[in-house]
Amino acid sequence: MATRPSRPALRARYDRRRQEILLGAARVFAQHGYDQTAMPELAEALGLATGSLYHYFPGKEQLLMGICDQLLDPLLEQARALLDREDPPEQQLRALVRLWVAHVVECRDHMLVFQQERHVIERGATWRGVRASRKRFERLVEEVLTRVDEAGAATLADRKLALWALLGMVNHTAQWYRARGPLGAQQIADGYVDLLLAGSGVLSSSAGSATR
Amino acid sequence: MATRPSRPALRARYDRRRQEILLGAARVFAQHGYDQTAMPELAEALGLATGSLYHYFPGKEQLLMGICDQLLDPLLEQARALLDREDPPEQQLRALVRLWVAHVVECRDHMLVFQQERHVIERGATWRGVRASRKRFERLVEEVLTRVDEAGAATLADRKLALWALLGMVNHTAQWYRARGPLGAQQIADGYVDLLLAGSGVLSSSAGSATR
DNA sequence: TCGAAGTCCGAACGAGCATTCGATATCCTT
DNA sequence: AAGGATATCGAATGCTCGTTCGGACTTCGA
Repeated sequence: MATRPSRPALRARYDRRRQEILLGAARVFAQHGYDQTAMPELAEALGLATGSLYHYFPGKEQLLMGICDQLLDPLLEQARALLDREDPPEQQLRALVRLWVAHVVECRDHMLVFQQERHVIERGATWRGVRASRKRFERLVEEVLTRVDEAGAATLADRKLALWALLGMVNHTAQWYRARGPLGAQQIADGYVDLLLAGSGVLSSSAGSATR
Repeated sequence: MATRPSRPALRARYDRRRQEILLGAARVFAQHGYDQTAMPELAEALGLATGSLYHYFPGKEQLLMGICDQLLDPLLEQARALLDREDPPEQQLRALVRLWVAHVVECRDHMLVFQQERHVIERGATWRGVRASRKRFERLVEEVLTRVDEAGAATLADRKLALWALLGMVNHTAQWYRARGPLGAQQIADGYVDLLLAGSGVLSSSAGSATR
């Protein structure tokens, strides 16, 4: 009945199993779609009985929510840590996009599910938390762009447009990235940043973008 | 039972009604999600009885397929016409992105549905046609980028990455564009093109991008 | 104006699904 | 080693939803 063990010694195992289930669920949902995946089907893919799923999650929707959290929480945390440091804005931007792309590539399935279920996430009070996280992250990106702009190193033609362009590029990466492909996460990230910065008439191919 | 009238005089009305239904369905699917929308619910939103839907479409899936066609066919056609002309590559790129963004903005609902149902579209023989159209359009974009590159006007750091970046930016536009927003479709398109071209060290703000 | 073709209706059907639950097996603690 | 907590099971339940169908109404063509 989805109860976290009261005995502390067992919590670790329970939590770990929960995370594993989310990982597997993300994979299956990304492939077959959230609604098209039946709970028994998911359970089988995870090597569990149907009922066991409900030991870890009260329902299907919480599974989806867990996937969103697993995607957004670490991203937000890393981004915050980065913004707190007082590095030059341009360097911050590059670092942010690098970790972001790396995360998207790492959590490709989560990302695909997150995008596919936009219509669920964008409605209803239950999803306020997820929406807030997404919003917070986007604001962090915007903040970095603002810093870059104000540092005068680069002037973005339109800051909002630059933000949305960046969001589009990075998020879309989940759709085409292949682990065995010729491009690594860092190369991709640097490519995006170069577009954005060079696009505003600064460095044509920043020293910082030299990769591997 | 979804039979096209044999009497020619009635075909026009039938076809028109079909298109209208697709339009409405796209709106509802974009908002509530394809799977989450029940056929009676959809029918009601369209001011029809449940059974009437099946007069125009043999099933729910064909509704989705119709939406994809309504999105891709005109886009593909316009793009082809553009590529056939012998304009300078750079101008072609700008024109292509302009009509593309305009279409995305025009068919925002279709686009959202198309993106959300990726997992359906990418599987199964039934969807081969839609996949082929998508692929064909992407190849047209790639072709234009190649021309730009080879004309020597601009050298894209990595042509594939540029292509995917562009696809990401433009497709993502459907997520944030608002008709009452400050940015028009053409401004957005030009912004994207400027990023791409300026990003490769050519024109910082092309004359062609002057909008309105 | 008559008959046929087309359009629309909405209750009823049956398959598929999320979730429940009582039982069983396994694990910690003492 | 015993007992309670935890973990897993999978068949049964009740509901939702896509689709069907027989009939009523409307429009077209001659």
